[in-house]
Amino acid sequence: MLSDKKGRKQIRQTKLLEKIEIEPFVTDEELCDTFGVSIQTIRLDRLELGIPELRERIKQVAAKNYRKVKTLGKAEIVGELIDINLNEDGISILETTEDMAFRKTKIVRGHHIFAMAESLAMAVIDADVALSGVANMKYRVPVFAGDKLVAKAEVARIRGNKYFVHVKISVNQEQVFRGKFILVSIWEEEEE
Amino acid sequence: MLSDKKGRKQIRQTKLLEKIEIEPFVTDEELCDTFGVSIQTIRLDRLELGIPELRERIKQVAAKNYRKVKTLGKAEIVGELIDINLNEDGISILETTEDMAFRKTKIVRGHHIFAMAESLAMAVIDADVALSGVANMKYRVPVFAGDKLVAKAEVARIRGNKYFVHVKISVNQEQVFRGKFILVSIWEEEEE
DNA sequence: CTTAATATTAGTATCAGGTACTAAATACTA
DNA sequence: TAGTATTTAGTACCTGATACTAATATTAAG
Repeated sequence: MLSDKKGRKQIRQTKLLEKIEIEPFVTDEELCDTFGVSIQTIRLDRLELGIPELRERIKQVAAKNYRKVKTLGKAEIVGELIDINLNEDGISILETTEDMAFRKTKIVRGHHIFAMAESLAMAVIDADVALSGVANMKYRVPVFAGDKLVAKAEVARIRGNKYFVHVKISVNQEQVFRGKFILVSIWEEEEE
Repeated sequence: MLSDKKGRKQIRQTKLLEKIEIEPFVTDEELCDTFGVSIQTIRLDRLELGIPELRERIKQVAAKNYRKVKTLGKAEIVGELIDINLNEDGISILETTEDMAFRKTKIVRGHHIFAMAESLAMAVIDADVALSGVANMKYRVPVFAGDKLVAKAEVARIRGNKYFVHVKISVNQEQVFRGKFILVSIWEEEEE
């Protein structure tokens, strides 16, 4: 039959997939050493399995993370700002994805929700630089990967360079988070 | 003199640096088009400027972010666990870096601190999967890039599958954060 | 204007890490 | 033992380079 004794080809290819999965920066030459076969065999295997060549793999890793880092770098705002009235209120949305969540439970890690709230709070403040001084907050129910979060921020009070901002996040009208952020704008001696 | 009229070589090389900085995935061939010179000139320029070849650049981007993503992927625990007594208490440390902070102020973004606290709280619980149900917390003073954070977690109470964990984070004995985490272990019907 | 220095272009050989293809040797299996 | 599957071998070719040599432009100075 086909894989009655699960020929070593099958075994090798399975291992090959794993190997390249966890260590994508490996040449065919190195692979043919570790598997004790000729380089042609490795190449046939890659061909059959549809695994691209080393350089292509490197490129993919680079490209993927180049994007990721870019969006992470400008993660001055987490989520998408859809409405804002400076010093008054603002709304942002965030489509949660699998990689924000625990693999097993698909529950979104809390700090993503926190980051969304924090950054929206900062965005509504009409000051170039603000910092979260004190926050007092509640998590309600867990958020699952794929949930679309809607955050609403309201500036409750402004006292000197202190801003009191309330943020509520909900999924389908159901509140999953609320918090009060106290932000401090800092333009004390830092001229510019 | 040397750069009296700032020869076009200088200009080209300056632009070349910028170009490759913002768009590292570009071949010499494309470059010689955009600059209207021969490919050899581009290569001489790269040689003089110490810019590595395309593949090397791709590799660097890939490698850098591969590390980053890996540590981000297994960010099930943020910081380094240095002591733990399951269901009792635990200590972790985290060396903050520039890329956790706002560029201008060097103030560490709140969600990193939150993530550290959250993950330590989870780590001290002797259950495979826990989730933050409700948290009530205070930020004290800002944390600056380079500060070494020490987080201490204590399990205050266990009631059924609910765990009440207090986490305090400090820099040089000075408390910068405290929070109470309510974690829920979920082994309802998910066997294994 | 001529000459020397500088900048640019051309061309060749070589490399890594492959693809694509053909052909031969080995192993397995019915 | 024939027939098929698997593995090796070998060649030509590809891209995006390096390393090197040599020729040609361009520019500046005497």
